Amino acid sequence: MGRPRAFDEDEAVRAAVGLFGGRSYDGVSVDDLVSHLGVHRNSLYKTFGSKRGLYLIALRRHLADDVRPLLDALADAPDAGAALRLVTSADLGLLLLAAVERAPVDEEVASEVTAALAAVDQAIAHALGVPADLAAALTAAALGLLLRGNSDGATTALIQRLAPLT
Amino acid sequence: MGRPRAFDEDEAVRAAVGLFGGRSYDGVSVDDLVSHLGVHRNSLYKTFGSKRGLYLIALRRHLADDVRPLLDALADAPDAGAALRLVTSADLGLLLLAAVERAPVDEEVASEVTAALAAVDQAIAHALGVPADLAAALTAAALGLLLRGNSDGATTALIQRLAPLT
DNA sequence: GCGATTGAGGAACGATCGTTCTTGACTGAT
DNA sequence: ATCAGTCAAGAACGATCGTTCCTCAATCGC
Repeated sequence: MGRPRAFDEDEAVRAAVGLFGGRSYDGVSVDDLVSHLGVHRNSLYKTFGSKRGLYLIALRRHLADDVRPLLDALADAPDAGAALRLVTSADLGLLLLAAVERAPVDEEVASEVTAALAAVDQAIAHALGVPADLAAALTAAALGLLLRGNSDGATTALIQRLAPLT
Repeated sequence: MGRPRAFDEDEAVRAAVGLFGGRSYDGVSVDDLVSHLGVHRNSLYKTFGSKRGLYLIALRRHLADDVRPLLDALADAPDAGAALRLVTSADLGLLLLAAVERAPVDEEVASEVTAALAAVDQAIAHALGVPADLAAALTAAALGLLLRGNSDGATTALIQRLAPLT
């Protein structure tokens, strides 16, 4: 019963992922969210509780939609180069921003980010049969390449200089 | 002539580097700056022009105080491992935050960040005698390790897996 | 039809944002 | 001693922040 919603909750959350992935948390206002999500102020608070609540939901959605498929793809990575290419070609904007900007001041964000990066580490370690330390370093290197704009030349150069891992 | 200043401008800028290096630009309020810098509101605007002006000054100071010495040290790096250790042990908090959070929305910040990272690339390329692409990849990898907290094990593991570069 | 319930729409809240104004204290030169 | 000039101190500005309230529209079971 009641009036039906005029917005799609999934679409709204995905739009929030896009917004929060492009600017800092404090750089996205509730007005921005209202005008880009197609959700009215009242419905936004009724549905997501608060701006921070929506951010956490968007972050988890980003992990489910963008990181989880990456984990599955990494399971079949034949070597470190393939793993690096998979990570650097993924859309991890919100995760990167959350790790650098939000995790230090929001421990719930920090635990989500830590868990997600650990999952990437583990996927790489398992697929390549390398120690956890090296897997973590490969994840870190991929994140660094992502943050620098992921120039293909740099990624290729690094891969060629990595000693064979399997 | 005139009343002498009750604050040290250098100290104030360095305190601003610390603040902006720990939280996002929008996460640091002018009130925060006033209370942590020992500079009064009026003097802050008289001396630095605006919050953004102070941010840019702090960023440039960060580059002069923390990145420039790194460039000098990199000139003597004997191999890729040494270069990675130099970058990952530098204090690059503000540069990292500026690159991820501020550069996308402030082109003056973007050009400072791009120039600084290019300088690191060049220092590595020159010291190790490697192509620019690979130097950029090493810089990126170091930034990734920094953003993940720079666990020593991961850095060591990555260094051991890099093929000899010189 | 008729209440009950839920969302849309928009005004409005107090708090905080970056910035500016006003006033008075302190200084060097006349 | 006085004047011009600079800074400290803090109130105050309009704008925007995240959030809530109030009213109306739309859909349900009856």
